[in-house]
Amino acid sequence: MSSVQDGARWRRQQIRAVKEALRDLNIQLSLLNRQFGARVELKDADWDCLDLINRQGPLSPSALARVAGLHPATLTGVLDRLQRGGWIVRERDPDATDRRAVTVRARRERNAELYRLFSGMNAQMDQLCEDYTDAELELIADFLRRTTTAGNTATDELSSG
Amino acid sequence: MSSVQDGARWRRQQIRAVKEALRDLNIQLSLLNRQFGARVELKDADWDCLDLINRQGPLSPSALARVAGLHPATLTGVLDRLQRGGWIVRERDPDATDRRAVTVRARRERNAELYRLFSGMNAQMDQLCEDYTDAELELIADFLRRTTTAGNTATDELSSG
DNA sequence: TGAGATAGTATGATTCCCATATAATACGGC
DNA sequence: GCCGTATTATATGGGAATCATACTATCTCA
Repeated sequence: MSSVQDGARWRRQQIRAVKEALRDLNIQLSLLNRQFGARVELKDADWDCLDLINRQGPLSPSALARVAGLHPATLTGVLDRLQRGGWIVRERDPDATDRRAVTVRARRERNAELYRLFSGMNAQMDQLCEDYTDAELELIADFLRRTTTAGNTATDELSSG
Repeated sequence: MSSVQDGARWRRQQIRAVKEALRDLNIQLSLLNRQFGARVELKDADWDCLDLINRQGPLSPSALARVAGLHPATLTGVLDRLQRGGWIVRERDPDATDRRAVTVRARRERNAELYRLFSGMNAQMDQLCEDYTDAELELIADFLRRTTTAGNTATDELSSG
């Protein structure tokens, strides 16, 4: 009886530990992002947008503004800077269904410069992963993906609610 | 022989999957942070600093500037805004060894407002954690903590190197 | 005691953010 | 097909943020 309660208590602590660790990781990755951005003369929001463009593929400024949580006019400035720095191109597809539409595309040939920034963190993650079995890595990757989904939902709730 | 190679290949893919998931999570949490900040009228950097003050305990402006990667003068502006908003207090310890020193302390009585913002994400994480055993949760928390340490090291390397 | 380092903040030029306005295009009802 | 409205991307201007520099007060150490 007491052991059952102890078990429940232990479990709550475990869940709490996971959430705290996640929050600490969140802060640390934010700081790491800022250092990344500083290395290529990009503001926080600029860096976020470049990352989104790189990973979510070519997309329109309005869609990017929505997902990044930025004012459309602010995003124009962000894109101006990214384009001036040669990180992206704005394309106007001639045979697009909507002739107002602009497509923002990352210049892949410059991605090597970005990956170089990641190399330190990358090497450390490789080493860290060595300590886990295949099954454990799969478990971790799945947890991370599900957490991302949860974060996405929470973000939407906050931005719309 | 071939199966050994396949196993190694599979493993590389697993590691890659973990890193990609982590990167996606990084972006998503950045966006979530921006929404949090927007809800309490705080800029990205302001929110980061408030979070650091809350979690790393009372600390000096210079230490905060270092860890947050901000210019000292910029941090003065950040602290001004946080203080004006009533989120922190600047204290001048009378019997401190260094009389120049200022201590920045979070006003804990306002933390409830912050936790309310987290409630959505918090509830989702609770639910997500239900799918894991105690041992799995421990594994995950440990992985997250070690990743935070790795991020910390990578941040230091970038900011000093 | 004095030279130099350090903590925190003020100052001013530059840059950024964002509410609003504008131009071009799309869409829905009639 | 035509007109009112919505939407996309960007320009404009006023207010705010950023950061190099300077400044004051204090500490350290010789």
